[in-house]
Amino acid sequence: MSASAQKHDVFQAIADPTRREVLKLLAEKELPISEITSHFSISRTAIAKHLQVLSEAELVRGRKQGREKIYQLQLEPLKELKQFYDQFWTNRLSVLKHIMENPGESSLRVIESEKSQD
Amino acid sequence: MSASAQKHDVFQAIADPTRREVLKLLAEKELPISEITSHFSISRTAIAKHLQVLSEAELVRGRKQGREKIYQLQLEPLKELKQFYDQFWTNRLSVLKHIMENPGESSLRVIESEKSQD
DNA sequence: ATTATATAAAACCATTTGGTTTCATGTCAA
DNA sequence: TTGACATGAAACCAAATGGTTTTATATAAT
Repeated sequence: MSASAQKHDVFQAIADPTRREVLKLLAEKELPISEITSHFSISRTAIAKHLQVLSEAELVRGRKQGREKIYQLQLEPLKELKQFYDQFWTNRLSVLKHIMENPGESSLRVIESEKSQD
Repeated sequence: MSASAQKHDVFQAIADPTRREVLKLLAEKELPISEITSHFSISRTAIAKHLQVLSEAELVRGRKQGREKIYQLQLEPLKELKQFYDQFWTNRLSVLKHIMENPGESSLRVIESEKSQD
């Protein structure tokens, strides 16, 4: 169910630092474009475009209320990110190798918290 | 420690699907450029450039051996990805809200496996 | 009815990106 | 020492990206 090849996927969407910031903002609470803009030093139009990209990736959803458009964070697509991460940082050979080659690093903690997955 | 603002960070590096594929390949085992190239339909030069980007993001490391350059996956930077993910998908208000608004979804499992973090 | 607000849409622009092709260089094998 | 192989480097190109400014439209507020 779902998926489909939209023009912008999650990976591209979060590639831009401004976009990541916007997401952080929206994690606190939903906001209208103008208010989001006030947190940055670029034009409202630029922010609106970023929101479009995020929207295509379904990381945000915008509903129009009165004259303003309020954007809301959508967490769902972030799971794809986790999947990607897990593909590497789970009980894989690459991880074991990594540990062997990087003694005394904080890797183990990460693995501990990950291995209760599937 | 580490960090520093390199030209390419992890987020940008993994934004490209080809680059993600390359990482997957290298997760199996280290490979020379030519061999990596053989898995794609684009030129060797193009792949070499992708490897440069990945290298700048420190997601791979290349050592020269004889006439070939062998690339190896580096898992470390992927942690930044996890951090980003956790920022949203951890016991945050946004997550609770998400669950309320999306009943009967697989969200809970994700949270279960995440909450043993810090 | 008029004005101010909030966004939408379009045109434009410089830079970056993801490719290519071509030429140069180092290394292995015969 | 002469090819063949693996990569490096440079020049070039079209399309995408991240911005801008300008113009239009809908909704509030006075």
